[in-house]
Order: sequence, then C-alpha cells, then structure tokens
Amino acid sequence: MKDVAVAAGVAQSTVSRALNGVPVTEATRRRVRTIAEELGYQPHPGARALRGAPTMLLGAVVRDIADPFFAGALRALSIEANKRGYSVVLGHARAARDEAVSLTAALKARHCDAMVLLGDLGVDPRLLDELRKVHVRVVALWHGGTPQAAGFPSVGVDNRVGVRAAVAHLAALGHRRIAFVGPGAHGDIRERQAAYENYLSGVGIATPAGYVCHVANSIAGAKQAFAALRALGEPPSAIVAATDLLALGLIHAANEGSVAVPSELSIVGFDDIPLAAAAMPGLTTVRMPVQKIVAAGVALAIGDRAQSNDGPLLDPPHLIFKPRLIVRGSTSRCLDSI
Amino acid sequence: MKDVAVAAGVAQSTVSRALNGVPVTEATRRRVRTIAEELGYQPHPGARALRGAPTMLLGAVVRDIADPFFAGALRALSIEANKRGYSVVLGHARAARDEAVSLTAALKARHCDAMVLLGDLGVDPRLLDELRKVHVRVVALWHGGTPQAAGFPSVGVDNRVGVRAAVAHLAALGHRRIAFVGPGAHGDIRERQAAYENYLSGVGIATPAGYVCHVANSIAGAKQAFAALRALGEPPSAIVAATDLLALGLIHAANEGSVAVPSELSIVGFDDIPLAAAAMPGLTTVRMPVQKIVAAGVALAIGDRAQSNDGPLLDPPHLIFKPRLIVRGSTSRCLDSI
DNA sequence: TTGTAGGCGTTATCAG
DNA sequence: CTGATAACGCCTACAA
Repeated sequence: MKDVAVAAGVAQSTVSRALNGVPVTEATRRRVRTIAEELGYQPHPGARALRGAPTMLLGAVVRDIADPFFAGALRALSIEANKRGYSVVLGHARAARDEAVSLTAALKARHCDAMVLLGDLGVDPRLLDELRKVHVRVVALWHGGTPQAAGFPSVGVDNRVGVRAAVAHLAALGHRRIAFVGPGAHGDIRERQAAYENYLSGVGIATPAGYVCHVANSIAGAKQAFAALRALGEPPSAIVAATDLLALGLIHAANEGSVAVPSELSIVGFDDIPLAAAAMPGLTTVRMPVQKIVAAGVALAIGDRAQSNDGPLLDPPHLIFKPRLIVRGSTSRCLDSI
Repeated sequence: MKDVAVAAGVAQSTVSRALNGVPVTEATRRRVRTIAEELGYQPHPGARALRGAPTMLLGAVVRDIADPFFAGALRALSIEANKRGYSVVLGHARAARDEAVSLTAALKARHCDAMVLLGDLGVDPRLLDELRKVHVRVVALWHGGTPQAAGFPSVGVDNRVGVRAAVAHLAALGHRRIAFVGPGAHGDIRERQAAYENYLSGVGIATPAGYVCHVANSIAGAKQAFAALRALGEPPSAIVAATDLLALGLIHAANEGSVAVPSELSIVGFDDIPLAAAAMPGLTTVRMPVQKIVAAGVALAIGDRAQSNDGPLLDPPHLIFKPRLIVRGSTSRCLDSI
C-alpha cells in the first residue's frame, strides 16, 4: 500500500480512503485504483484483523465430513456463508476426546468470527467450556437439545414430529412389529428413539426386547443391526432407521439376505440424502430441511450483529424446523394384516 | 499480552519470549505461563501474520463437497493438514464461471499459506492466472494433466494403468462389447476415456458408436446412460464407469430395469468409495490411493519450505500414484463367450 | 479533500 | 537475561 501511495504520489491514508469508498476526488480515486490494480495490491487481512475488522471466517466443526448427510449440510453451509462473504474453516472432532480437540477449537476460534457445530459431537464438556470462554459466537446445529449445548443458540429439526410421521405411516400400513435402529450416542438420535418409544406406547403397540438396536452409523452397522433383528424370535415387519445411511444399509442387507423390500420388510429412513431417492427401492424417509436449518444457523452465527451487543445472550434462541415425510417405495402394507 | 506483562511485573517482550521458548529464567517462564493461563491469554493471529508468521490455513477448492469421492478426499486432506497444525478453508468452485470465483479465490489466497485444488475444476483460466499471481503455493490434485494446470505442482493417479486393469479384467472375462460412461468435461476423466479407447483398439476390440456415453456425474446421469446404452442395437455386456458414483447408479438402473448384475451386465467403477463395497453386488472398481495422493499434495503445499526458496518453481513436480483393481461381485464371465 | 500521526498485538533488535 | 523500542500494514482521528 505504501508502494501504491508512492506511485500515485499521495499519502497512504488517501490510498486507504480511495480503496474503501471514503469520499475522495474522483480523479484521485481512479488513479489510485488503477495503480493498485497494476501493482497487484492485495490488502493484508492480518493487518485488518489487528484493527478489529472481522476475519470473515466461519468455523465448522463436524464429526465426519464423509457422512453423506453432513457432507450435504457442509455444502449448504459453505454456500450460505459465501453469500455473506464468509469462508468456512473445517474442524475435525474426529480424534475427539484428545486434548487435540480443545487445541483445534481454540486455534480456530481465534481465526474465526463465529463457529458452527454440526451434529452432536459427543464431545467432552471441556471443549464446550473453552468455546464459551472464547469470545466468538457459537451456534449448535442438529445438537438434539442435549444439555451440553444449552448455553449456545441452536437450530435443529423437530425429531418428534418426524419420527411420529414415520411410525404413524407404518402403523397405518398395518405394521405392528416395528423396530428402531440408530447410533445410540447422539442427542438428535436419542430424541428420535424417544419419540419412537413414546408414540408406540401411546397407541398401544409393544416394543419387545431387541427391537431397539444401537449400531454404528454406517453400512456395516446397518448389516449388524439387520442380522440381529432377523435373529429375533419374532422379527419386525418394519424398521425405522434413525438415519438414511442406516436405512440404505438395511436395504442392502435385506437384498443380500433375500428379504424383499418392501413386501417382506418395510424401511423408513431419516434425512433424505440424495442417495435415498436413488436406492432400490426408493427410500421412504423424513426429509430434513437442511437448507433452512443451515441458513438459520448462519444467520444466528454471523447475521445482524446489530441486535446483539455481544456478551453471552442470557436466553439463546433455539430454533426448530419441521421435517416432512417423503413416501417412496421402501414401505408397503404389512402382509400379516391383510 | 500487555495485561500479562503488567500482572507478572515484566516487560511485554519478556512475556513474548517466555511464551515462545526463547531462553528466559525458569522462574520467570513459569510465572508468566501461569498468569497467561489465568488471564486466558490468546495470541492474536492477525498480529502474528502482520509480523510475517504463517496463518496455518490451507485453502481447499473443490467442485462439490457432497460428491462422495471428494468428501473422502477432503476428509483425508483435513486430517493430513491437522497433523501439520494447519486448518482447512473451504472453497467452492460451484458457482464457477462467475467473477465470484476469482474473488473467492483471491480472498482466500490472502488468508491461506497455500491452496490445494481438488479435481479438475473446469475452471476458466482467469482463476488460474490469478492464483499464479498471488504469492501462495498452489497444488493441483486429480487434475488429470490438463494443460491449464501445467504451471502448478500436481499429484494424481495413473488413469491409464487403472483403466487398462479394468478393461483387461473385463476382456479376460470374455467381454467384447465394453462401453464407457463418464462425465465428459474433466481432465482425469478424459484420460480415463482415452485409456479405454486406446486399450481396446490396441487389442482389436471395436467400440461402436454410442459406446462412449457422456453424462453428469450423478445417479441421475447414470440412469440416462443406462437407458441410452440399452437402447443401442447391440447393448454392451460390460460397462466401465469413470467414477464409482456412476457405477453405483448403473447398478441401480440395471436393478430397476431387471437386468441382472453381473450375469447379464458386468460393471466396473473407479475410485473405490466406501459405498462401493456395500453395493449389491459389491462393486468391482479401481481403488484410488486417496491417502497417499493427499499426503503428497499437502507435503508439496506446505511441507519443507526449506528446499524451495519460494518463487515459482520452473519445473514443478508432477507426482503420479498407481491405483489397484479391486475385484468384487459386479463383474463376471460374459455369457456370450461360454 | 488531503496529509500526518498514532495505535492495534507481536516479535526482533539493540541496549543495558 | 531482561527492558525499551521499532516495525509489520492498515485505518482513522485530527490538523492543515
């Protein structure tokens, strides 16, 4: 910038003004702009940050980027952030439980204007504590109302409504032996499981031992679950999977085991990832309003700082969006009930 | 830091030294460290950047994060970068062709110590030019030797070896009607197609009109391709898909169309994404050495700066790793050849 | 409208 | 071994 000033024969401050839209003579502005262009001048973000300017960096912490659902969420996040001129910095909670986590988080926190937590990271409270101390806005997405996240604003989905729609759909098709498969550990999933149990007991349908199956959120996990459920004395005629990844794995496992979907076994997923529509048969699932949730999260994280004169908000907002059941081919009338 | 200095009763410079491992009295070091801890002191990265310190940020530009293959690559990249203390900044080439692209790239370039381009971004040369001007290291991964990327160091896979292994495998199974499906536009894919054509003509197997099918790299694209190939007078008995996503789509389409895989139609993919092993049947595919490629790319981007006294290298390295054919259930002996 | 000067938080240099 | 001081690049009062 000094070089530009010299080349243009003006003071540095004038260059700064010309480049930042502060009133300057039109001639000066043009000259400065031209010269800056020629010299390939690039403002130094560090120097700006030093002056208190935002870094325009948004931290995103996600357990596993390769999970199709979170990959989609991350894409939405990136797009939404870019709209507002922000870039996304990736954080891994993968190696969690190590001190590496807090280190990573702290490191990023310094760079970032705000942070978005995607999914229940199953993270130890220390990380949250550190995050609270650092003076950046933290928003939790899909945290499933775990008490850990209580201090942060959050945006999520109405798991209860989603699961009720799924189970009610199965019940309406005549199913009475309905199992649940999900990764056991995370907040959102626990909500889904609770909703499943709550609804069934509400309408007087039993859930025998073994009908709730906790496995890893992966194809392999789904195969385990399938095997376990088929080994039961009275195998289910329908399964509610807590995620589409599990649902797709269950369909595969069923194909492998020569169990016809949906005629012998109905399967409902949750998320509506792109692959869900392409499965054979198409997966009946609960569509997550990813776009809306992410947009709301970003708005909370970096939107109108005007209304929030910083400091931790005493009553952080908790937004809940409603999902919608998408009926495809993986569910059909229960044979027993004909 | 000023506060820490005051609280510890020493000069700022001493605090800096104590915290950075510069020789200080052991007593002083401990005292300063303790107080810094108590006060929750966090070094200001902007100020450090101003002094010429690296930002420890690595830019990653990818066309679509939600593409399973690149999601995996991105995960590997993030892990590799974290190992070296770097964080990854996400870039989108999604809205490409706009000036937004160059803007984004420039923006990030200022923050980042280096940039990694994942896949042939089909990007207009202006972006590359800008990237060249900015004084950051840029490494191209999976760029497929497109001339555009010539000026940058690159790391990729030996597409020729991979495709030859795939096609040779099919030929050995007796297949003579072998089609190719791929997104037409990108460098790596073009290499794969060329290798396909080259190999087949080398062994005297014909590739009738219509046997090369260009579609979008998606499940939907695969379904189009499948339909087009089946509509041919003499449909292929085997298909080489340029990506696993397409291969999986083809399997789905075949299932839907009641074409048995592999007995009526053999399918080979490329990448070996996690879902490939879980498909029904398991996908025979060419395994991409993602880990190695990413590690090499990161090393090139932010590794030993020692040996490179900056300035654009006149002879940038181009690393090529060899893929390996993984045979699963989606390929079998051609019926015609029995 | 433009120039001058000061300071943001760090680290490096130079004295002590 | 430690303290004072300058400098990094940018922005912004304040003065001209």
